[in-house]
Amino acid sequence: MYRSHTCGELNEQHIGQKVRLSGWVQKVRDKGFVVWIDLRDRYGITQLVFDQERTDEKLLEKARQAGREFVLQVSGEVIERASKNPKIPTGNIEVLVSEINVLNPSLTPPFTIEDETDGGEELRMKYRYLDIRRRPVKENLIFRSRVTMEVRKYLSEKGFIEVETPYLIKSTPEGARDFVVPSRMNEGEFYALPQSPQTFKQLLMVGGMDKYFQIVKCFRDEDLRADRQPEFTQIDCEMAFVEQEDILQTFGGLTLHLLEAICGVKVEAIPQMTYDEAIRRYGTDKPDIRFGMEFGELNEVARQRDFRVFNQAELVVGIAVPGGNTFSRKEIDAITDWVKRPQVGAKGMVYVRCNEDGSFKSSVDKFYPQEDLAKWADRTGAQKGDLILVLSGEADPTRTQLSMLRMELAERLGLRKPEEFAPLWVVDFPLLEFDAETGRYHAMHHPFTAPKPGQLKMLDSDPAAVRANAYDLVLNGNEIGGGSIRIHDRETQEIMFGHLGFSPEEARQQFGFLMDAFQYGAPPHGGIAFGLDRLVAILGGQESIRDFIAFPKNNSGRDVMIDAPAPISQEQLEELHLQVKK
RNA sequence: GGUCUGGUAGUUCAGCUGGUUAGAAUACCUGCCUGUCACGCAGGGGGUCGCGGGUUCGAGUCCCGUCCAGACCGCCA
Repeated sequence: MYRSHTCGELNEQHIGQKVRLSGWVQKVRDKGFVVWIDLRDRYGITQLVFDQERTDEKLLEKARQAGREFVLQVSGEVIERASKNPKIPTGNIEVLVSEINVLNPSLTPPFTIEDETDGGEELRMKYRYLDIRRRPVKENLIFRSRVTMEVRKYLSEKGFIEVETPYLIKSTPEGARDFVVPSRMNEGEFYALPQSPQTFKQLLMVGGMDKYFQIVKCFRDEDLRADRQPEFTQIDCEMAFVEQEDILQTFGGLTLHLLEAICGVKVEAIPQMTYDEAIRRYGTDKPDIRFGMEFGELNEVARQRDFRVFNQAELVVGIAVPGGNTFSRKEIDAITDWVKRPQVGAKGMVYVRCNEDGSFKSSVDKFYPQEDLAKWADRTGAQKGDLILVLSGEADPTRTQLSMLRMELAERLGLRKPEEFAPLWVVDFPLLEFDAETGRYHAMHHPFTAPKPGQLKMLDSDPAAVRANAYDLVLNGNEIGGGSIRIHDRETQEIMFGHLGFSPEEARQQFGFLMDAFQYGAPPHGGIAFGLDRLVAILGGQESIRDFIAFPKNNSGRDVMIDAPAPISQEQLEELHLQVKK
């Protein structure tokens, strides 16, 4: 028996008991007459004690020689501490050791295994197995497990079946680049790893599975970002015989359940907002509605004077920064510089100070009298003491820029409180999106998304105006899930592919299996997929998704621990009928 | 594919307009210490300044190239 208890559970009630513990050496404190060892495992830390009076000389010497991260097994008696440590749950007791067994020594670890480590990102990734011993990383993985457990519990109770779909599938040119796997048995042919199990879950609906979910890895061979991994996990869901409202109810319910069960936050209901409204009020399709600062459009009240910048702009739009009048001129200049950075891309910024006496002081006083500025304040909802910031230009980019500014200021003002949660359904997304590069429309969600009833004909006349039965679930300004009601008949699917620039042959070759299936009694269906990595990070109130993945990849898609990817042998290449270009 | 930032002790970093023997903290090792828990005190070891080339009497420092890492843009239906 390696242990009778864990290192996190002993307390006053165990005093006098003989116990056996196993764990890692967090710290040896050698005070000469007495030696303490902090022994750590997944559950906590227990202090071991050895001293000249009560401990055998040989045993004391052995304790002195234990180094950081040695794996020890000890037996001894739980005793009350002479001086207690209120900071840890086991702080009232210690174990007077009578037997020590070094199960495995350790090299000195390259960084400290503590809550606040001295190790940099790269080093921690290279020795991720040591990083995982640290409490913050460990807690994150445990947190993730709790979330997936709750998801499985909730969906299972609602009658969902978890079905595994294949990882070796077929490459399709739509969307992201595929990771590709050469087939040894089929010369010159390749599998692709799924970007999502989309078509399979639809086929499960045709197969009558009715309510499906899967917690599943998905793969995309695109360049990475801090919050983007080449392999990531989705909670993939699909239901048959449902309308959009059924899906929103079911998975809104899942979200509310997670918020309560995991975060202890009770949210009554999830509001809905159309895509158009989200863009108009917040400049983005994933607004953070935990705080206000809604957009006020100023076209009618800002384009009647001699200020050419506004007069020539397609859109003049502003936000009121609560309490922003306290910003110094220097701070406002810094904000102006911020919006002019290439990442934001605004040309300039106009500000209006709303003074406590009801007067206004703006950077465009030369052009606008007080009564004009009062109208701006009215449109943006600015109160006395606020600061109105105004951007202008082409409508879409200007909204995006102001949205970025809104988020940045909210961050600076501490309005994005991590313990607060505000979910939101954004609905009625456009079906298609114009791609200026190819001069073509492509599916905003994916090509299997159904247009709003009765709008199929509009694809010919006004494709950009067609709305889809597509929806996103937004949490605190992050898209955590998205889905749609699907097309379930062959004819509509063929029309869609046609509008997306597929020839009938291409459509048949790539998705013939799906359109065939639609001819055999496909039920109406729809679904949603949640990005689990991000969802877990947000529920945990943290920014980085990497900290919630046990073994993440770095910026260049490398696993620096196992050093992958790596070349393969000539023999392997030949078996796969491959040749690597030098 | 592009832009920017960084690479100096095991680790995290400092090192100014080029100038003698490259520092700090922490980690590590040795000794001391009668209740520590970020223990304390004294001492010690530890460096191809990412790599290659150039400028210079002299390069951690300036220039060019290259590799690696990070952030962002493109990309991510």
